[in-house]
Amino acid sequence: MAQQIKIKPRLAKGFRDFLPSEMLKRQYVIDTIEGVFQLFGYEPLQTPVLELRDTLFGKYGEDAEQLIYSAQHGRSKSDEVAMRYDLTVPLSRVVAQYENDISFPFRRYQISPVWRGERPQRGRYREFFQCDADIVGVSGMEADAEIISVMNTVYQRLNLPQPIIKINNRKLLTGMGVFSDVIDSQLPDLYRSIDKFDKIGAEGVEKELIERGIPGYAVKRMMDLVQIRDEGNLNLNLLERQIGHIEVANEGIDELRSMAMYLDALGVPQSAYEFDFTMVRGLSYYTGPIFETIIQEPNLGSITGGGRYDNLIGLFRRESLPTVGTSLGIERIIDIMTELDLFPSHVADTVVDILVTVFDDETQIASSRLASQLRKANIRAELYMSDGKFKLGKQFAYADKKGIPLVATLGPDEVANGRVSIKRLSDAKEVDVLQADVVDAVVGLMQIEF
RNA sequence: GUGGGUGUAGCUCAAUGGCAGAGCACCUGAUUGUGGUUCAGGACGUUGUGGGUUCAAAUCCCAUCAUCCACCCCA
Repeated sequence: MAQQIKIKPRLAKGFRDFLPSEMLKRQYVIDTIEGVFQLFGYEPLQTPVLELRDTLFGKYGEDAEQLIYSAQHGRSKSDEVAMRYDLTVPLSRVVAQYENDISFPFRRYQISPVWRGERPQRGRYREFFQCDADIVGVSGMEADAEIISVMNTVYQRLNLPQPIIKINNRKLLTGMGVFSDVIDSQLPDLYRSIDKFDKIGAEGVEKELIERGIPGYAVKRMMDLVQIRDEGNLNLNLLERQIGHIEVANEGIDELRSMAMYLDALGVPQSAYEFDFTMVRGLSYYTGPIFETIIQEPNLGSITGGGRYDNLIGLFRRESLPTVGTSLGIERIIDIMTELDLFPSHVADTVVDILVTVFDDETQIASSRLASQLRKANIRAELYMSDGKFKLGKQFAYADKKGIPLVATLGPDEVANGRVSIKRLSDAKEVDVLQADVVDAVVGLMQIEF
């Protein structure tokens, strides 16, 4: 037979496979987040990978739009489709489409992959999971505060080191622009530069603003405002003194004050968040409070993004609905947890509790029966399979390599006496018990294991 | 999209113009009823790909692809 040409196994740029031991970590993080979402009363929603092109375009701003994957079928002449870029716009579509079937306020969560055609980097991929929780239909700050509380609870349960939730308000940014006499067309440039504050510092931002043609006095006013930093609400007071007379800014300040009050009631300590007037966020649909979370060390970029977007749903129906939500990026969370080794010990490399070995052809049936007996007791048992090669050493090495904690052996001696031998690999403790008692023995050995 | 680094065994990397190597992983045995440790042996390569310079190229040059980093932007 002619030599087949082999296809080199590889993936498209920015896409990844997850092998079993990695999937178990991912599932741990996802399960934790999902548990918190449900704890706060959010309910699951699933939407398709593909959306109509028109659903996605015109929502994210020009820069972001260029990153949307189109997904056309070769012969399809009808609907133009694209891959979802986030979970927020699909939610808005769903709300507008099924308003009669939904009770408001609508709290939904969705944990799904999204796609962005960016250049991959550390902590950045073209396919990644977002975990979104949103409240549709509430304009009060109790909703925004709850979203922050959800985020905070997730960080606590995952034991993330010193997460800082940064909070700002689009209304404040607008007010600052007005106050500093920056014309509307220059506002995006202004925000973009301010957002880099952490990276390039005050001087850097100032320099960039001047280069973008914003007048010197406006830059100076802006820089003074943005750099206001004080404990808790105090920086709001300072800001109010300066730009409180501007209506939109005043609204923004009131909102943040109200939020702080609810956060306190929800048990989110002031140390968990800070009002940072240099935090911006690129997506254009935000209208009120905006949030972001960073981990200082290691810093892989923000692990959460979110905010209030009261006008987005209005693009899909006559009247909009006030909405606020957050999006947790598990890829970065997992990268951080991996780097700092934050996974609890029960997040193992395998789902298998015990490997049932097979001694030879004669005892194969007995081993199968034992595996079945264990499974009935809800013990995750793998029956060793090797196409007729029964070397026990091999089977133990296999269990060891996979990280399976227990190994059951039943050779001719055990079968003859109705017994089975269970060995715990971590400390080589081995017990010999009647087959009737095997479940108790396994449970006993597993409990000491942790 | 712009700028830079790196591509050598399954993995991590040596070899600076002169025989392509090591560690780990893998396979066999010491140990035909028990893994991790040890010992002995074994298998593993078109040096990313294509071209050029040279008596001679993993090494120098050009192109191309992949990958990583920074910018842009972002979870």
